Amino acid sequence: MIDISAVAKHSGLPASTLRFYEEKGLIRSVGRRGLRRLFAPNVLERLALIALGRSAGFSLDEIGRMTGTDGSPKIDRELLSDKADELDQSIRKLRAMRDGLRHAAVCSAPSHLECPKFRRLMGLAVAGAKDGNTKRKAVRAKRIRKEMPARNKTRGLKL
Amino acid sequence: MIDISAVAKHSGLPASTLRFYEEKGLIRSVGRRGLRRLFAPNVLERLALIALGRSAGFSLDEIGRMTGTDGSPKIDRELLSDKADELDQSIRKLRAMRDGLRHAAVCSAPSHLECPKFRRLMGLAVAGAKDGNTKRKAVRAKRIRKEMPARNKTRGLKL
DNA sequence: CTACAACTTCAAGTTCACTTTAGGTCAAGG
DNA sequence: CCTTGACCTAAAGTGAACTTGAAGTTGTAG
Repeated sequence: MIDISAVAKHSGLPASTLRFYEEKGLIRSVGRRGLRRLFAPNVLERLALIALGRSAGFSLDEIGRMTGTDGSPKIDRELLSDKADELDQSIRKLRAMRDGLRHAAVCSAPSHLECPKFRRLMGLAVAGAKDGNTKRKAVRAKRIRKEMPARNKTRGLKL
Repeated sequence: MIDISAVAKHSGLPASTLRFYEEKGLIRSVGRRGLRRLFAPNVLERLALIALGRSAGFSLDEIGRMTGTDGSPKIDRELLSDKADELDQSIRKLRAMRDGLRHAAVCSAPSHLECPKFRRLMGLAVAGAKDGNTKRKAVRAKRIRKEMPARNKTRGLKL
């Protein structure tokens, strides 16, 4: 039984976020000492699971749906492999983007849009968004505390 | 010189988004016929570039900073490789997540949190968020029009 | 026992990336 | 010439994920 500040300390998350997560049903406090929440130590694992899901692009709601309040992924197996497939797509696009950036960092074409290599990389990345609208993906750089939020949503380009 | 509806049609983006992008300085219309915007056909390439950036997790502001209004990545090379490195991190995490999901889809441990394989995968994904707060990443599933937005931000778990 | 730092709740505020709405303009077809 | 539908602008609204603020409570160090 640890209190919110200990959870905050160990997880790196501000207490406000922990309260927010509890309100959303993502974590649970197992009791109170006075007004103060008490958490079971395993909340840290649950938070790690949440962080993992978030970092893979799941929304808090999706994570909530996928994992019981208890903490165990009680997930629909089909949903799981669908998500895995989506991640595969995402990984492909990320790789194309990464290669594109690495190339852009060394290639000195007047406009990268005219560089055939860049264009090919771009095409690669866009492929997969083909036909339907699809996935989205994001990376945020480190901020020294006081970071600002960021958002994303991608409509697939029909191109 | 194509009008906004043609751009919308070819890009798959709603006109409102195109106006919004123009307002943000991400694209430019090259003139007007009456009130109506006219775009150069190459705006489609620019939109593809924007889509690519978004799908790799850059915010519109970052994309704006990275690419001139003209359309050519006029980017600081150091920033570029930093971003590429971040993408590498992201890819690693995505892969771990994907493997975790694939495993979870077949493994029938009572709780995945108790499955050593899952825990190892989880550890992998969390590693890299180590030490500092770090990146963020996201994937969105296809929606049949009327899709709802989704957002992400990940504070690294200190674990 | 009292002060007070640390917790609590609830409401409102913030950012991002758009979308929606209200009210107006105008080029083209009949 | 007149209607009309596609376009325009400006402002407000939306959803996700938090954060901040105000005002109240309380475990604990002194």
